[in-house]
Amino acid sequence: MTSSNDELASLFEELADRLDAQDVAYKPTAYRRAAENIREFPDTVAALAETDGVEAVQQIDRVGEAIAEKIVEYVETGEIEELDAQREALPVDIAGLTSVEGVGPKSVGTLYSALGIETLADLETAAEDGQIQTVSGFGQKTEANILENIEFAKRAQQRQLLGEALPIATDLMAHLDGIGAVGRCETAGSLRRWRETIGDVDVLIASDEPAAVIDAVESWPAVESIIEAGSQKASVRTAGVRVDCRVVDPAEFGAALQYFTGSKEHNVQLRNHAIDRGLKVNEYGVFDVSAIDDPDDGQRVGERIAGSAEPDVYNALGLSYVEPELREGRGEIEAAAAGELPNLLTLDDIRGDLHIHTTSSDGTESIESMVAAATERGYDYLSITDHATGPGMVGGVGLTDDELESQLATIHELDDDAAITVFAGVEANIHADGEISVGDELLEQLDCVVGSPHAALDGDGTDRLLAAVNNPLVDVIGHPTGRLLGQRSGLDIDSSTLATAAADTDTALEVNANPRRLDLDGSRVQAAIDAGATIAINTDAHRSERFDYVNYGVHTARRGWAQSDDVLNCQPVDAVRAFFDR
DNA sequence: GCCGTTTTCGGCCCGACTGTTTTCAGTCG
Repeated sequence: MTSSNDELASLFEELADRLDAQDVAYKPTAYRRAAENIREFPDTVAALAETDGVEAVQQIDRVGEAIAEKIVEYVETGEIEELDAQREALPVDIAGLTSVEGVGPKSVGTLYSALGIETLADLETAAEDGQIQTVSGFGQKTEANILENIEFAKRAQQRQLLGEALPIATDLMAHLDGIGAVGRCETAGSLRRWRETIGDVDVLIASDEPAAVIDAVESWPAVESIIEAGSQKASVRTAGVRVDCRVVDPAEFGAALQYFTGSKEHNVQLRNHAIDRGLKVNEYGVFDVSAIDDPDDGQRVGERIAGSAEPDVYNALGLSYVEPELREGRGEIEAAAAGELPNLLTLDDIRGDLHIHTTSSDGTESIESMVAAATERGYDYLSITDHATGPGMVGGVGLTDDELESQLATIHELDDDAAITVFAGVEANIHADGEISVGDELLEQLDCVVGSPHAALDGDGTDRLLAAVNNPLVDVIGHPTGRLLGQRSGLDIDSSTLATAAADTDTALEVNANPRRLDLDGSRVQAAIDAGATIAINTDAHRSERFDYVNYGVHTARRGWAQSDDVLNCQPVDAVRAFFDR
């Protein structure tokens, strides 16, 4: 059993923290950057290491020889010698301790040396006993903060789902909207980039009266506690999430929005791009520092050439505007410099939904009701894809082949009367061996066959999904990895291999728009498109209001550089029908 | 440890806030 990218990435993050604790310079950053790229890599890194060795792993951005060798070492032996040595040198639960707000690797190192603190429990006891404030560099305030923040850390807060964080941000912005001092107000950070999970909510506010805005943030009814509140930023907690608010000068709003949207890697690359051109980018603007002796002498040094509008920041650097979803340091700066950024699809490009459920299986509305709602949305077509019975279908949910055949007749009748095209389909189970849970004779009669994995969702699923892709009766692979965010990681799949086969067989790979899934994710979409595969963006709606989830799917596909041409359900109905028939 | 229209060695983004300091280190984003 190969280890997941997430597991590998965590090992290198741990190593980074441990080196950081010992004041080692630069290596921690190198390990963290590599870890990030390992986590986002669309194929299984451990499998790559196992079959193709050190050199193949080095194709991952920011992974050089040393890290590649450690990956191979871990895959072969289950251990990384360097990490084991570091664990021995500093025998502490570094992930647990640094999960406390305000406690970083350096503090962990200091507290271990001074007090022998190894675990969260040790930290709590020491704080309660007043031991922390006796350590040089720590005081009463720090000790009190640790005690308070430890409670929050113990709740093992994970990253929040995008679908949960977005409503929180919307609520805050509605609250601020009624405040006179508040000008423009936008989300920033990973929320604006539509990452599937969010570390914290970032909100940016333009105002000439920052103090009034900070007050307004503090008076937001949802606030549970205030982490910090200065003259230009305030951080609060609500519903287990940290919300960071920053107030900026309206003339600098665009630069600040660019800066706080990130990602970190994107901004590093953007800054380097600027430095190469005698320019300086920071949260206050783009400055021409070519005639300045010391570009680092102050925040607003040189002649400001952009600042109030975000697109100007990019244009001033000779780049076309980079959409937030693309800002992950995956080649977008080079593409923007060359004028080769994709023309990303938008919500308006979506013409139908190819994967939804009704009361015939586990949905809550009738076929007629779902069709009416799709018509109301302005869609041109809708695929009815109720579950077929099979493993993974809890409580006997799902239609037998006989029931599907009778539903098929109903759908055809409805299609004749409906204003939009109604495709007859099914969501069939892809068994662990790749077999499909519905008979071939029936599949042949259906317009749209979605095959999805529903059980045995661990280990490598590449061969299983390849079997389904190569089945000529399967049109769409639904939620390919089967992941549930924050609950299960799902199947490991080699996205490029799968996508190449999908392109060859005219099988679409789904971006399941349910915010608990978002499966495929952005980097896998990008790998799929690079391999020439077609994407489908489906909501998997079990009631009509869930059609709204399509927005999450669209933005996830945009993170994968998708254009409308890449997406099956951005095409007119005849093209979709032709795709099903191929 | 990584990386290269400045380079295979010498750099590595930048700033706010806090708490502990008395000029700065650590943390965070």
